[in-house]
Amino acid sequence: MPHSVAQIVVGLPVPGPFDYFVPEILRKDIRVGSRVYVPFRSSFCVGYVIGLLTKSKFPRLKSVSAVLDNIPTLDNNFLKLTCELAKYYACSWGEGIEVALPRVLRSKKVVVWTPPREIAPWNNSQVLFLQGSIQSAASTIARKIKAVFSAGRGIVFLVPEVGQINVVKEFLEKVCGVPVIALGRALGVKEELQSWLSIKEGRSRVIVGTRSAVFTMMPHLGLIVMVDEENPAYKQEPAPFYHTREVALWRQKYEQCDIAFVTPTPTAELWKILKDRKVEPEICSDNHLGALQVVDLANYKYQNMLVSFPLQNHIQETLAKSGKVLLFLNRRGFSTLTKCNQCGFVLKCNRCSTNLSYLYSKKKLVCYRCGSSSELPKMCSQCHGSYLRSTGTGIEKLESELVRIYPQARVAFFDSESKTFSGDANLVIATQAVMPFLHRAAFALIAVLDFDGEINRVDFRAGARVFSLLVRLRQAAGEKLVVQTRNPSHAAIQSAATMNANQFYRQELQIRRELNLPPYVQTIALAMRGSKEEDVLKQSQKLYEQLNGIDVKSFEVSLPQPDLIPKLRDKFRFTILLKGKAVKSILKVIEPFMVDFSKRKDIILTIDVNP
DNA sequence: AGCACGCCGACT
DNA sequence: GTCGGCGTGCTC
Repeated sequence: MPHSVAQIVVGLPVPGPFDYFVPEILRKDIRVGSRVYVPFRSSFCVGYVIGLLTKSKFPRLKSVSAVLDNIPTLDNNFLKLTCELAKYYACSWGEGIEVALPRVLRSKKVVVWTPPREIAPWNNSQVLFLQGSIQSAASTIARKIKAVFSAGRGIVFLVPEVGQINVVKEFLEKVCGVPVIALGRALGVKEELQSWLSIKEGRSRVIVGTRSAVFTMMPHLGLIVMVDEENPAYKQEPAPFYHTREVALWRQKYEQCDIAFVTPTPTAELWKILKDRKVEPEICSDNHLGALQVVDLANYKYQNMLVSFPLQNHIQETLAKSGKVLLFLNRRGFSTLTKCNQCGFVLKCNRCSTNLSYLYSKKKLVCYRCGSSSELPKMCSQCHGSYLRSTGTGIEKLESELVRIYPQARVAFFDSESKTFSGDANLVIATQAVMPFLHRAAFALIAVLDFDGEINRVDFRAGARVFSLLVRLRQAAGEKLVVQTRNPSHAAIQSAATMNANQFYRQELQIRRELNLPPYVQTIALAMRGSKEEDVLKQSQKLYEQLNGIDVKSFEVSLPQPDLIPKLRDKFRFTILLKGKAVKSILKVIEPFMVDFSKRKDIILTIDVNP
């Protein structure tokens, strides 16, 4: 009597798989890859069949309640991919499946679909690296896409941010001459199911989307395109913390399809992968490149201004020619703090270890970390004076400087809140949020005001990030990119000046190797959070002792460190960093301790692989 | 995760 | 004597 038992995993942090009895009437429908509805503990949930057996070693089996697909929805490659994802990112197989599945299919909704036509096999599995911006690589990508599309294969096109979806969608529709499906926005249940069916049944063969689109169930997948791989948005935020690049490369392996990375400045991690695989970059140079001009602030040390004299002159010239100017400032420069001018008391969020900012547009105090907002108090809670003032550490000073020097200029701001260019502004102050919109902006002059603030971060990826920033700003600048710094000899500036990416990555990888940093080692962050600071610290120290006490171990353990933001949403946070040769071997050794730790319900532990 | 079982403190 | 705290363990 075959197939009377199904091995099933569920989307919960439990190992599984669990054996279930398959009633006679369901046996003709159930397959490996079927979504099912099963009784689990005292209630019911959706499960995924990962194996079929004739008998089980468990004496008392519960029965499968229903099979939710007419044809198994999860194909073999999808199961292999999610299994690998789960092992690598330390979650259960079921959780791995659910992070990869569209929302509708994680529910008990019954899905009926018809399989697409079979087509001739096609075993291309090339890795391509188009080194250039998406604009400069457009014709090369278009050729590649046309070839894959006309061979009857499907295309998955990945972009880092939702804002980029529409322009890419239009591009793909022009190239392929068919409607293209956009994924990544939160769709309604009905719409999401329609899109899924259209792809799964082979009616739509071209899609564009953000990171989760890497899992798109595209039959006969021929090509994955990943644009701007260095964008941190490709790293999934809530657990499991997968990186889209990693998943895309696994997927390419299983589907035997082509993969193309399109970026002028990949991460050092991807650069090394491509070099190890002997992938030759295809250089797609931009026909346009702004001149790079470095202002060494050491020469203007008595000038206590955010805009140096040379930059003032460049701005003056540009405005005189009715050109537009973009001044680039990091988040820190934008942040404001609200304090009492009488006693110096600074208003802080009572849930986080951050200062509150005053948002002029909403006339509210906001915390950028937890998003809470409140009214500005009439008086100071410490001295009861009425001198609460909100001051920008950089932005307000900058604005007043600009208004004074260029009274005729029309100044505007662009940040993650505003996210739009106000029509006739010719002097725009912007954060990183402006990057995806830059190609449309046509600024003659772009200036990085605080380069040193960009590099002086604890993050070891700061150098690579800044190199990427400078290269992209040079490409976006109509005439000139000015960088103000006290480190004019910084490798990122030097390499951006000559546009020598080879040189930059060679140096960067050498530093990473010498300092024992990724990609030469792999890291795992064990992040712990809880309401009582001393408990979290005590438990994290205990975990440190345990991990450090393992006699034969293939990794280093750091002491628990308070996070950059030690308190967030009323939770205190500490992290232990593990560093070793291979993720899998580290996970194998630490697993029993993780299981032990997760029993403490007052402290939440999350495992972030390659943070 | 979510729920049941189980063994020690302050109460009608 | 009980109600209920949350530590521990399981989910086929």
